[in-house]
Amino acid sequence: METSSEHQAYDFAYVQEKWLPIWDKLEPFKSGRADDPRPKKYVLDMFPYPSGDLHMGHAEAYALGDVIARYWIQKGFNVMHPIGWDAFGLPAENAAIKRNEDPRIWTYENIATQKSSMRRYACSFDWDRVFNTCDPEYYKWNQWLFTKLHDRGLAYRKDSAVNWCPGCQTVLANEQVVAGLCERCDSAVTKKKLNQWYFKITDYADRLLDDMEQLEGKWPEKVLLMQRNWIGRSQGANVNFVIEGRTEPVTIYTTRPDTLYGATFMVVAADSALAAELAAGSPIEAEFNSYLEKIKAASDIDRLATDRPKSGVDLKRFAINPVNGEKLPIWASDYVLADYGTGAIMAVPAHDQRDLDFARAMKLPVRVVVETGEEDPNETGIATTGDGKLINSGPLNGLSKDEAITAINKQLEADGLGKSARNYRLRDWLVSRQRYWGTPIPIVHCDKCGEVAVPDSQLPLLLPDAKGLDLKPKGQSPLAAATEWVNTKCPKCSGPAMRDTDTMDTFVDSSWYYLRYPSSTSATEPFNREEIDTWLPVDQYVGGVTHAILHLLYSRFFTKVLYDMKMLDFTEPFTRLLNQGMVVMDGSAMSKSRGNLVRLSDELENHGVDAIRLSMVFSGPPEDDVDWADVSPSGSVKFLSRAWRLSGDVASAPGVDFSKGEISLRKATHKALNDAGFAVESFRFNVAVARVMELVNATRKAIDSGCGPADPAVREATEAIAIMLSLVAPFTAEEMWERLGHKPAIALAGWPSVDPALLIDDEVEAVIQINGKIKDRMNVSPNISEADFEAAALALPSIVAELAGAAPKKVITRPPKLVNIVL
RNA sequence: GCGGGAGUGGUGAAAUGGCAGACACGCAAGUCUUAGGAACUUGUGCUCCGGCGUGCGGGUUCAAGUCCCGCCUCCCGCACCA
Repeated sequence: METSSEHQAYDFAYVQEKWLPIWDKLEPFKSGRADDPRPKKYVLDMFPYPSGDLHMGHAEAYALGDVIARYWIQKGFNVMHPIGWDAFGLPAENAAIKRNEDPRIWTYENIATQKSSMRRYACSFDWDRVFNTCDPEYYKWNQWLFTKLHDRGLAYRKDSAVNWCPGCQTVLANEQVVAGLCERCDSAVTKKKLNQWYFKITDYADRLLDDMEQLEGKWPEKVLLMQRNWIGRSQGANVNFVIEGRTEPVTIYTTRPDTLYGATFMVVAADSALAAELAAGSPIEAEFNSYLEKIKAASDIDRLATDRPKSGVDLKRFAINPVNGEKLPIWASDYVLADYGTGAIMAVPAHDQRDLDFARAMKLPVRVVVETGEEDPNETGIATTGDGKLINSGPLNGLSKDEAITAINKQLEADGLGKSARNYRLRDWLVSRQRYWGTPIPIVHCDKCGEVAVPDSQLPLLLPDAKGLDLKPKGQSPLAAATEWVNTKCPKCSGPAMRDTDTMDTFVDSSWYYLRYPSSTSATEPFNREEIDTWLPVDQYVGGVTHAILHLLYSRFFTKVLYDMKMLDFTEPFTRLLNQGMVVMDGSAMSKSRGNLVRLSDELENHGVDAIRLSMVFSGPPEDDVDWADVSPSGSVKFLSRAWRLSGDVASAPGVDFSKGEISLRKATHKALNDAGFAVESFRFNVAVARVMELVNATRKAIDSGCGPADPAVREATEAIAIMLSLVAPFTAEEMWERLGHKPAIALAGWPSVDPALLIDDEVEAVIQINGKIKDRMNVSPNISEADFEAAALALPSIVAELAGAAPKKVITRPPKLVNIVL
């Protein structure tokens, strides 16, 4: 057999083939051995969807996650770094339809492909913990959790106008509608009235907001902000308006109860039940109906168009303003949303731009009630929303906005006409889907007993065989055609009953998967409490920002529900979060149609695993996109081979006493270890790599033209390089480690401890400034006193000459780095 | 429209308020080579060689890429949320 020393040049393909089987045997990344004394850490990468082989995006994400996991392993932690597959979902189903086969085949084939690619990519995964969400052993617990949510009233059905994707022929959650388009297929989303399953995430709105305090500084600020905006809490008041000819008053929601006296009309959402009721039997009913038809036909995209003219129908009905008895005309319009607040508003055109636009379009009166010092909205067409003094407002006159809000809320409450209220932008999570490849909803519909949850003993409720079912999207779940499966007995009364035919949104699967890894094979519970208590919450989560709302919000929700069920004792699942950027090509996302697709397998073939990983990590900060057109994988190969060559040049024996080594290289080594460690901990991986490169350069110089290859400092430096490189380039590092006379696996070698004495320089170059401009430099001791430092600076000939006898006004000294002489 | 982020060499990027451009890519010259898409060395912001330089204009400070105010441009999120 050929040994590595016979290789004169760095041969990445040979090295890759050599080490993989050895690592398989050593299993350096097995976590959770009973006798493991190391402190624990849970590092988690978002699990992949098995849509074909791994691509460049995976290569980046998993390279970054691996740096973190391997760093903490080197730092002496027992790191659990698991992986699995998010395997239910539409792509598999669409592929199955195209190929006319069971989605299971496509899915499990792709999982096998990705698995073998991941092994080759040498991530530090613990392979004993793998599971796929489409395994019955997993989705059994989806169903179990669904029934628990159902018991608690957190899973419920309701009729509602839902987001409908005409392409996928299924409903979508609010979070899956991106700018009016389906997140999956980009079809324009329309509305459809349907009876669907929801999770009551709105019950948790306040906690989802308030608990973010725990995440401050640990999650990207951007993600926290997006979640805050998505939940969109607003503080205001509900006010009751009596409607002429209607017994029940109508409640409206407003954030500006202080402007109540400025209301000049009322608007109800055109697609609300109230609007239909108010229009019924009146002369304008036909006009109203045709208006309703028109807005129903409009897709979300049309609604998104900015400065779209306001439209509406005068219902010829009147509401009475509770504070002054004024008669306000009631209009129906689509600029008021049926499912926010109460679906009805009081319009205060002077102080709300939308109301003003509507008032001007419909020639309705505008009355200023807050004097803001700005121009009259009647003239300018610009509503004044700022603070000011209340006018035309009876008892509120003279108050400021905040004072008026307090006063009017108090008054309304005392009179029984209203009270302060909160509203949220967040809607309940629509979880049912009319598609095949997902978790069947474990509910049986019985004429006698109603909705009955499938009992635990009957779980998992297996997805019926795809054979014989037409999976083509048609607006109804394909499961409905599996008559033998659908027709069942009621678990309660044993009478004839029908199964629910919808499947769950796949985001249900990913909302709790991180809890499953510590006990991934348990057949008796979704997760083991003892294991959860040891490993959770996740110390470090790594994944794309695309999940800023969807997956991360849902996971936080699930965690809180499980906390309330006393199954967990923490309320936030992910302690720290890192969002990596995307891999793009020539400035835009890679796609086949664009013709800028870079195949990961080609890149790995041409440059090797380590060079691709290194290129991903070194290209810039992890949050930024990597433009593959800008990176140089061949540059990475070159660097790795330079590092590799050092290991062949070291002429001292393993175990040599480093303390006898040449001091300046020793200092460079310890500084590199210190700085690279700090950089990794602050997610500046590119900087960490730069520090290693510097050390490689310094070591090369030491060998060629310095202390020579036999000096212990050269071995110390090269070993440090190998260990630091092991985070990014595991194959090269392992090969170096062997050539240095050590046994595998370098992944467990341990981060060398940094000697603080070696971090102090003998001499530092200080800059001398006059009025902030650099005039000279001098070498000083790092612990020079302020007085000596100033004296030395003022004694420099160039400074003496420059000053020409003038007395400095002030001298700022920052020993040992800088003196600034102010004249 | 609202909210947020970012603008630094030819390129990717560094820089606890304290030497702007670390580390690379690219490019150029050289050494060694039969050869080089190898290795090594050197150079590489601009410059009229005094300086000038971090999108533009102001400000705070002994000192600003960094902090504050106002613009411009680009990117992201939300989008009639009353």
